[in-house]
Amino acid sequence: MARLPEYLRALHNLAESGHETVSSEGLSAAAGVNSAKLRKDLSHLGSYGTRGVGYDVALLIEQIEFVLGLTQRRAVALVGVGNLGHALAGYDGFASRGFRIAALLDADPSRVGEEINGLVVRHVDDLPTVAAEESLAIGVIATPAAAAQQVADQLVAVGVTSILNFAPCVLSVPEGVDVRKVDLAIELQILSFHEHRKASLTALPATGGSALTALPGGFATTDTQEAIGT
Amino acid sequence: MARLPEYLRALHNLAESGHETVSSEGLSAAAGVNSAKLRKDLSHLGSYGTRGVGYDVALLIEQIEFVLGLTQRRAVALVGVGNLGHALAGYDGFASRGFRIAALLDADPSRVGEEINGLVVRHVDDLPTVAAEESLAIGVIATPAAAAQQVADQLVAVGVTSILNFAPCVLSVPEGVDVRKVDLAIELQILSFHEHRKASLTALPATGGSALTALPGGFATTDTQEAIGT
DNA sequence: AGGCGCTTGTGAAGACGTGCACAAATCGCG
DNA sequence: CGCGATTTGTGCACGTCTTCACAAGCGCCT
Ligand SMILES: NC(=O)c1ccc[n+]([C@@H]2O[C@H](COP(=O)([O-])OP(=O)(O)OC[C@H]3O[C@@H](n4cnc5c(N)ncnc54)[C@H](O)[C@@H]3O)[C@@H](O)[C@H]2O)c1
Ligand SMILES: NC(=O)c1ccc[n+]([C@@H]2O[C@H](COP(=O)([O-])OP(=O)(O)OC[C@H]3O[C@@H](n4cnc5c(N)ncnc54)[C@H](O)[C@@H]3O)[C@@H](O)[C@H]2O)c1
Repeated sequence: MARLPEYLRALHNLAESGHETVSSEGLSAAAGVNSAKLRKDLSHLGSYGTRGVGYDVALLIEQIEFVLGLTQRRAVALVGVGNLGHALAGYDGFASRGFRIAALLDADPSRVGEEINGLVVRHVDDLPTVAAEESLAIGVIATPAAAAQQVADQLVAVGVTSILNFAPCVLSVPEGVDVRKVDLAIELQILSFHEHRKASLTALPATGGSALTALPGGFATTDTQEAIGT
Repeated sequence: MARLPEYLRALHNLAESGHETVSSEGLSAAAGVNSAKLRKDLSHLGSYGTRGVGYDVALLIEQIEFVLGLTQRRAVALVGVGNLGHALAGYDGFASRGFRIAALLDADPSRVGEEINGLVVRHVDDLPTVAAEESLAIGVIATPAAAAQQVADQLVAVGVTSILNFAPCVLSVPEGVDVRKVDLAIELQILSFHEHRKASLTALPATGGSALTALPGGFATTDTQEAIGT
């Protein structure tokens, strides 16, 4: 499930604050999900809690990390060291969550040789050499959309089977290669949609509402996080 | 639906390349989804295509932009001008997709006053003043996780009802406020999970496989993009 | 004008995810 | 040792999303 990483983060927080066991209720609150859902997820992965007590935090962390394949630290290749690439290269949140940036690559000759966070930017054509040095598990694409497909092909060619794509475009890859996309503009547009919906709901009941303004309204967006708290 | 922005991007690409009409088949390929799903989505929003021909690209763009509430350019406040915040502030992809970064805010006095992309960084405590100057629609949080909740509260206090959160933590907000989260580490962990699954699938059939290695495998991750093309 | 090919819109079936509610299990305490 | 409090694991029902398949509609060509 896609919620496992969320649980993992919550568990790490709990472990740091000294908890040894957690109830499904407590953990679900920390992760922002329904407690029944969490129990089903956890049971689904075969993990055992003890009834009347809860889950052993350390054991559960170990279990989830195993299922996520985080027992080995995976090597990440970052292609496109521009605006966004710089921020990613300097981010310490990857190292602390089981990943290691193994290489920075760019096509711009003026960027090659630059050192960021102790890593030297290499030319993207050196990718085969880099891949030979160590086994790359994941490729991150932070190039303009126009170059993304070509970079993806290069990554696949050297044996990368998982790609995280920041460029706003659809990549076509052979079967067996997984692609996940992060598009900030899409996130903003979804929020914009909610704004628009909220505005219509408060405005319409007063006015009659034109035919055009009468949008269905009953739309479902894959909610990342719904309203919680008071 | 959360797919509308994806359609919109594909439509803009098609419009630039001179197409006047698109079939559901063509558009679905460009957006990377099933054609039946696309037709249902489009019909769901009341938009009319003409049978035997397809959809009018310009009209459809207009329709979707209306539903998403992009007819008005929305003002975005970016809080936390650090590593990631810099990249976001310098990104031109927001402006071209209907958004306008209206303010850059940070708590660090040494950052206040800095100019990025023609915008001056202001102190986060000036938020009420900024909100008074122009109506903020969306707040983006790019601060460390420890500060995120406090910033969210400040944003809500000045009337922001949509928040995009980059900090790896769960925000608690009053009802009526929408929160979307982007967590890169989670994306990487999901890819890691797929790597692990793929590795198990190719290794297991040969060896007997220990009890621990026998993970269910039939997991479902909310697929951003599945394998397409040959 | 009529037929033919193409494309949309949608009904229905199936898969899937979600949440309730409760039985089974475990611990602590008298 | 037994009982109650507590918490897990799960059967079940419900709503949603997905996909197939096909009828209805439109334009074009003859
Ligand atoms: N900056 C942001 O905040 C932001 C936000 C969302 C999405 N994005 C997307 O991320 C991508 C990168 O954005 P950016 O702002 O960093 O752009 P950028 O122009 O600053 O950086 C792009 C980098 O990619 C390199 N590059 C170009 N072609 C290449 C190739 N074939 N192989 C290797 N490297 C190549 C360039 O030399 C450059 O260094 C874009 O697709 C953008 O739409 C950026
Ligand atoms: N850099 C990345 O690539 C990246 C990737 C994924 C997630 N993130 C997350 O994004 C967030 C920011 O990352 P970063 O690398 O830019 O960190 P950073 O430390 O470089 O920047 C954080 C900024 O927030 C400011 N800040 C701190 N407290 C504040 C407050 N109360 N109000 C306003 N501003 C405040 C700081 O002054 C600083 O400028 C973090 O939560 C991080 O986990 C970053």
